[in-house]
Amino acid sequence: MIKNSSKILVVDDEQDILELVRHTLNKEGYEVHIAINGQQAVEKARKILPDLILMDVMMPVMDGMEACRQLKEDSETKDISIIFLTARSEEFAELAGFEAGADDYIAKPIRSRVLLSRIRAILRRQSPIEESKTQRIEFDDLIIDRERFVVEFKGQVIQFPRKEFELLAFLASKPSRVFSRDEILENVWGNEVLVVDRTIDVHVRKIREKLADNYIQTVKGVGYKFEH
Amino acid sequence: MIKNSSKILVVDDEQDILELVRHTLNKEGYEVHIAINGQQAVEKARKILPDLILMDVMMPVMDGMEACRQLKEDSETKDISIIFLTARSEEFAELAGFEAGADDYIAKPIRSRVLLSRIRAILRRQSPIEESKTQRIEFDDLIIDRERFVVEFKGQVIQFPRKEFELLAFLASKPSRVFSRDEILENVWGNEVLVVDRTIDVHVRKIREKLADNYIQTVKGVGYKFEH
DNA sequence: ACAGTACCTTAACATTGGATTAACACTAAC
DNA sequence: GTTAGTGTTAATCCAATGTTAAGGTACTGT
Repeated sequence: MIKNSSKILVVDDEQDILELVRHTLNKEGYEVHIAINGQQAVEKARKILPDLILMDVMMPVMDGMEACRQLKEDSETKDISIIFLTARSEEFAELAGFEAGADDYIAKPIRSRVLLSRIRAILRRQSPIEESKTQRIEFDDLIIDRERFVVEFKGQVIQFPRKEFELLAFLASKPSRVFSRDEILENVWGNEVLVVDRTIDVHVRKIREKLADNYIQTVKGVGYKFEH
Repeated sequence: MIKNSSKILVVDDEQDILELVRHTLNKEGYEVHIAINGQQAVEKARKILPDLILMDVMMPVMDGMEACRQLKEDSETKDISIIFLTARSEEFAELAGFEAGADDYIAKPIRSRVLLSRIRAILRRQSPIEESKTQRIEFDDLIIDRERFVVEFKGQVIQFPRKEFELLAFLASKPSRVFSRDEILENVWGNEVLVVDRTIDVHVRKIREKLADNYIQTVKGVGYKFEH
């Protein structure tokens, strides 16, 4: 399982539900934040800017519907997807919820399967990440093909392990530009980096081996760059 | 937001539903037109020639079923896809709806995610790009025959269970292209995915068994791909 | 309705290969 | 010669995948 690291804000006044949902989501690798009423939800949402909000409709202080409206009015938070948690009977809430701008609802009692499936669907829809990355980077003797996840070097198709592939693709995305090891870690490994930067050197070594020492150059004391 | 610009005609006699659907579709960039009964629906459909019609079954003046029949009789409008909106209990309506020529139906209460996903599916199906759902995919030693629902491997006809068949057909529809488990789930299992992604691995195992380990390759940490 | 069967899904355990680290070698600059 | 930075190798670890088997569900035919 690839680290999710999506931030989810869970809002409910019942401790039991909060714990159940928090546990379920944590196990899947999501970063979970909680709030116990609508007012707190709006505040936290503004601060942490979650990717998704799971919110009970019925709550003290400020109910979910009102919180939803406020979030949809604020340009900072208006694009955050909101899923309502509703008791079965509150069909009215479903309709009103959509008018308030909710993206989906889940009927209680909550079953973790359904919960996760809906969450995945929503997050998948809102992050077409892979499409923004170029599918194909081409040079004279080198083609980096994201779609097929292979590298062609002098006409030879070579399978690359994931990290090596992503490292090469990252460097090649800006030829001649030097990247420090920190930049590389942040972009290829992600934010929650737990690796020593010398790891990069080992990967570079393996890439060079596959590409006959072409393309990746060392800039001593600074980092690495891709030259063609 | 990407402009869809597909024209959709929404037909319902309840103001609430009309507003809900209109709002949801507008947000996605569709061009929405409305009608409040079957008769109006037929008139508007002839005038604006929408790409898709969403229509309630139960309506005054002319119900959805009858409107559907009339539209299917007119050569100008007969190719327009129609999705019925039905109350949960009206299972009869579902059946009769298909006979009248509907392409799909959505049970009320309507959830925006389901609504959008069905709409996308229908529109995708009618755009010529999706002609890739070929009836027959052929390689040297492998033929995947959608019509007969069998696979020929080295001249041998092999019966495939549905899921295995669809998984193989999906991967083979874009040879060499790597698909993540999420992509596979979304395309082979459908949008309301309720299965663990490891299920895919088991099916892959069985396909490999039938095809002597050819064709399906693992790309560790990424997904699977079909190679011939 | 019933049994029988094939299929789908899941969980558990086995296996593998990529990722990571540490240790040592090398090089250039001072 | 010393030092800082990088190259290289090999051992280890672990997450991802392979594999099997069991349970449940949906068909099928009677």
